Amino acid sequence: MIIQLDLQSEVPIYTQLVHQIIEGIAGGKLQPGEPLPSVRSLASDIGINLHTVNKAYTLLKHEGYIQVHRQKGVVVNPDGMPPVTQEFADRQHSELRPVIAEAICRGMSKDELLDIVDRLYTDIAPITPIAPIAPQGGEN
Amino acid sequence: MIIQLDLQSEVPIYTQLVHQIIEGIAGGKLQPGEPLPSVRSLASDIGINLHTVNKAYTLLKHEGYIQVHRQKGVVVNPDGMPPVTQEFADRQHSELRPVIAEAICRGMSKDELLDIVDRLYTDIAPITPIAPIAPQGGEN
Amino acid sequence: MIIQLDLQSEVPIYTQLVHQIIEGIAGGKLQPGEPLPSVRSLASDIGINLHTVNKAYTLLKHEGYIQVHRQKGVVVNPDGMPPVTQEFADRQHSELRPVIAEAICRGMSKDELLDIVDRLYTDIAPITPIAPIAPQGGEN
Amino acid sequence: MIIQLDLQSEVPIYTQLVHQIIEGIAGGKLQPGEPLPSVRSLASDIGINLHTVNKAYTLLKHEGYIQVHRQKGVVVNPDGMPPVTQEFADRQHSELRPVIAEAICRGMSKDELLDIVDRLYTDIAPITPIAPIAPQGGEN
DNA sequence: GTGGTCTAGACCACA
DNA sequence: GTGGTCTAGACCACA
Repeated sequence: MIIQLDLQSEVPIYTQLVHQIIEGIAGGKLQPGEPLPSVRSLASDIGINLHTVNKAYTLLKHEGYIQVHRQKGVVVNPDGMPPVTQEFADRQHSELRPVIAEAICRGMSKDELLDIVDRLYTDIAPITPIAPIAPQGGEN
Repeated sequence: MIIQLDLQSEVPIYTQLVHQIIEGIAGGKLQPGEPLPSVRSLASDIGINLHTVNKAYTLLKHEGYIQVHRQKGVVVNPDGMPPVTQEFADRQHSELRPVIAEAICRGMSKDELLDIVDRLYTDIAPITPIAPIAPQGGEN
Repeated sequence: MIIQLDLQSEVPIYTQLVHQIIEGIAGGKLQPGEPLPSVRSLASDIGINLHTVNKAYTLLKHEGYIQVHRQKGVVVNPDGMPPVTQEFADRQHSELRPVIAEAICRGMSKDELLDIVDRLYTDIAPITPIAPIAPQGGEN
Repeated sequence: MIIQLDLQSEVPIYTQLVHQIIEGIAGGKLQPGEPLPSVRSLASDIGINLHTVNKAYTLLKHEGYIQVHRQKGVVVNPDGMPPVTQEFADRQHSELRPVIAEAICRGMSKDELLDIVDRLYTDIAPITPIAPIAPQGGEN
């Protein structure tokens, strides 16, 4: 998968990396169980520091998107993705509200906005999404 | 209008302030031409630093949401809101993409997501939005 | 509060720091809302790198023990401590099992072991412990 | 005895192996004098590296849990288990302290904690434990 | 002054 | 070779 970073962006590099990888998973370019490049190789490939990649991987690990095996390296979580928790829903709303409010101010109708979200959704995930793991100790 | 800040949030206070005011405008609680509290009074009201309010107002002015007059003070832009520019659309997409990608990974269907956006839109703007000013130069 | 580190230990410094601070809270030496030293001052005080302190603080923040305010610095979570979640209970058991198994092998009776735990509990928290926050969005 | 490893755990595999074997002894599933599989066969049985098993066995030998003979192979120490030395007690305390401190912070009462330890003890060793060998030199 | 981010470089445990 | 830990040092956003 190709990682596209904007080093001039206000968005921290490790955050961009996190976004790119999540988008890769959402789009099916990265399948559960699929290996990701090692911290060092990815860092040298995209020309950033090892610690920056590490920070991104650590975050993705904590959120349940990837697994880090001490020696085998990093893989997309083979047990599936984290589910929609209440915490996630809350965060999602607080991220969406400012974007929606701005759209409203600038005169974007609800239909226009929904259309944009619709198209972005399809653009990111042209195929059927991966089933998430059950919320708590499910049979998967 | 009541300003709600979360001082523990990772979102900078001035950004939260910007969001709150934009949401106030989007919801019709702040009408074009309506005066906003002075930098000083708002800062003391919500117990934050002058510079923080100043930074928020400066940003809102640059984006066209408010006008700052030497004597008359601060008002919601009476000429209407900034339009949907290409720049805004680009920024909006780059803000929406990570949110949507995460939703997809966690198994949220397009309909579920659209429903959330729909409900947030109505929650923020229960009334008809304000007409934006025409784009300065072309139909865009 | 006095921080005691063993730089020769196999336990990483940041882990020792985490343990020390949690023990300080458990013992009432660090009260909810009480400020902790800044990343930099603590690092220079105990003669370790700023990043090592940062890692400890970040961990404590994620687990809910402390809050990190961007400018005001670090405080023990004024809303109280994280509750006993299922995840915590599981981790606790997996940490206790090897310790208990070893004690059994070496001939320590259940009463002896319980006595040790009892005494350590009292040694760490001679006073009544702090009430934790309610599991999910409670009234606190 | 069945060995259960979690290859995703942060606990090193050799440590998990050590824990499993000690727990097997504590639970009476592995009796003093009883043979353990050879390094090679265990490694291939559970699909891990020879060196990893070797490291675990070496550690167990040094602590006195097992004996490794050139020809007879590996056996649970027929002379009994290592005793409760001062060194062991110290290590045990330093392992228990962080677990107990965390429990206290999260509002677990002493009785609740003792109950957990009690139940884990019985769960690990439903039968009477093996008598350890006498401490080598003094009543300790 | 405070934490956040990023880099460069080193050593170690693990497998 | 892999990730984990630690250091030293720098620049920046925030308040």
